[in-house]
Amino acid sequence: MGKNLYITTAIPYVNGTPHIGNALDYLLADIWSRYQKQNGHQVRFQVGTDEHGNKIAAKAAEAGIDPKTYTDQMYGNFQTLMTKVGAEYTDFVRTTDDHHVAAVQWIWQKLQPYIYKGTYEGWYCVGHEAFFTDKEVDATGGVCPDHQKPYERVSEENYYLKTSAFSDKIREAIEKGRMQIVPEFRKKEFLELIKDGVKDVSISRPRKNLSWGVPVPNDPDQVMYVWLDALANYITVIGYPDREEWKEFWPADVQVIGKDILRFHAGIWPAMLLGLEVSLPKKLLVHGHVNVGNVKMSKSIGNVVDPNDVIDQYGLDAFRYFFSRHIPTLDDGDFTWEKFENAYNNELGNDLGNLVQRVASMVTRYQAGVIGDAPQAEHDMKPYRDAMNSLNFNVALDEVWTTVRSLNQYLESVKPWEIAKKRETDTEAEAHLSEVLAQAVGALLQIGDLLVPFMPNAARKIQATFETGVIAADTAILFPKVYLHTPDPRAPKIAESK
RNA sequence: GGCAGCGUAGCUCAGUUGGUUAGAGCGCAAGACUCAUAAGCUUGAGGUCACAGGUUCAAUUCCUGUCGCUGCUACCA
Repeated sequence: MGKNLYITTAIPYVNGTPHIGNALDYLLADIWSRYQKQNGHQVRFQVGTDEHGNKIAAKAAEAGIDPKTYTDQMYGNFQTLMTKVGAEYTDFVRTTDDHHVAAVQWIWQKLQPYIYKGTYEGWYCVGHEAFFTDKEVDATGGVCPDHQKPYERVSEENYYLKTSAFSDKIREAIEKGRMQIVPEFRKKEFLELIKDGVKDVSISRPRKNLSWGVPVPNDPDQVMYVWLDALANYITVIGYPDREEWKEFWPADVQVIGKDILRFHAGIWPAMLLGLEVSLPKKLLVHGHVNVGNVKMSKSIGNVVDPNDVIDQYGLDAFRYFFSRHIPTLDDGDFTWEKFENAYNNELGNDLGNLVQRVASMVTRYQAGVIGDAPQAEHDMKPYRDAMNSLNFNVALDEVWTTVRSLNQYLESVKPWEIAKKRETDTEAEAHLSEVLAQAVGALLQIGDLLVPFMPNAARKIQATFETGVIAADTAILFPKVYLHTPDPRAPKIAESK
């Protein structure tokens, strides 16, 4: 009954340290993956690293080692982050994997009808051994700041992929929703961008300028350029072209990417697939960027937030919670430590954690931990499901919090603690109390279910506490308060002198 | 410059096909309560829905213009 589903994430360039954007990729994909698994589907979940290119080669040379040895040392940083954000990925691809390299070469040959040799012309810096864009050249007044030499106009031969041949098909696929781009405004932006057609892209470099990459078949002088190599990973990792199993999971249901790489995934990637006569992915989920205090994160400003720090200080669930609820899934979001801590203490600690605690406490106190019977609590979960299915994870969590709030309100309205007092005089109070508390437990179990995709640990904890019918002895509280970035209201007030 | 979008309570934002007193969360103030993580609940203050016109019996909601802001993209060869 369950379907085979496939979700992918962008593979980061391994040169550098993982950042919050990578974490967001993994998190969003993982939420979707867990949600689908919860609903009985089989999910393949791809992650990986992009390991070719000049920058890698240069770094390796600097360190006096060969590029592969260098990437062997580097890719683990990303794997660590994936694991740390709780991503239950099933497939890890490195673009230096033998199978990937062979598959990409196979792809190259299959794309032959759409590959032609052309001339690339651009601004070249001899010192960098690399080309620079017009924009960069302008910004520096035509002189390379690192080498104090003017850029030269140089042309070189390389291969091009005739992506333009697929312009109409791509446009149509996007317009008709065969390849959906979410959110809608990204789709419009992209359609506007290609209204005059998709431009052919250069897909190789002369070996003398790019040593570290996949060799072009039958042309020892040329090496493949990044995008063809990197984009192909989405299918090579599940076995394309030689292992038939890839057909059981492709086309991908969702491909998670950041807004900065939409053009490659909505332009070049579909062209490659069309050229290979392989189906297009069903959906591209384009997320935004995370700002800090409404300022772009950048190393030069020094406001970079390391996801590892957040997880270390507040735990995995808190990280996942904040970045899925308070960073809009489909748009830019804003992070500050203060916002984070407020959300943690108020929403996770007070609203949810305390709610679990108060219900567990009452059952323990009034009924020796035994949970009674009650009709299955069934809130209307359609808004939640609609939000999940449309990839608005933040909206889905809003819905969960509405039910958290209403359970708190329910408790205030029936006042179990007052019913408990009446038990000595009122013979029906015992049964009434039992039913009320059972109802509350039922609601909590449902909340636990809804949280499974978002906060695996908390969800498990809630289930473990209540599902056996007897409150578990384990009394560790959920989301204890943390005051690292905001004042602790519990602290004794310091006399305010003037 | 082009395209898209936004400007609603102190802050972050919802407002479905135009229709009685414009909503939520946070923050703030007050209150009642005590099962609970100094938690939870209730109530309240606070908005000429950017501005100016227009269409309409009726506009936050449609149209035009102005101002301000954001995103994508280009050009200045």
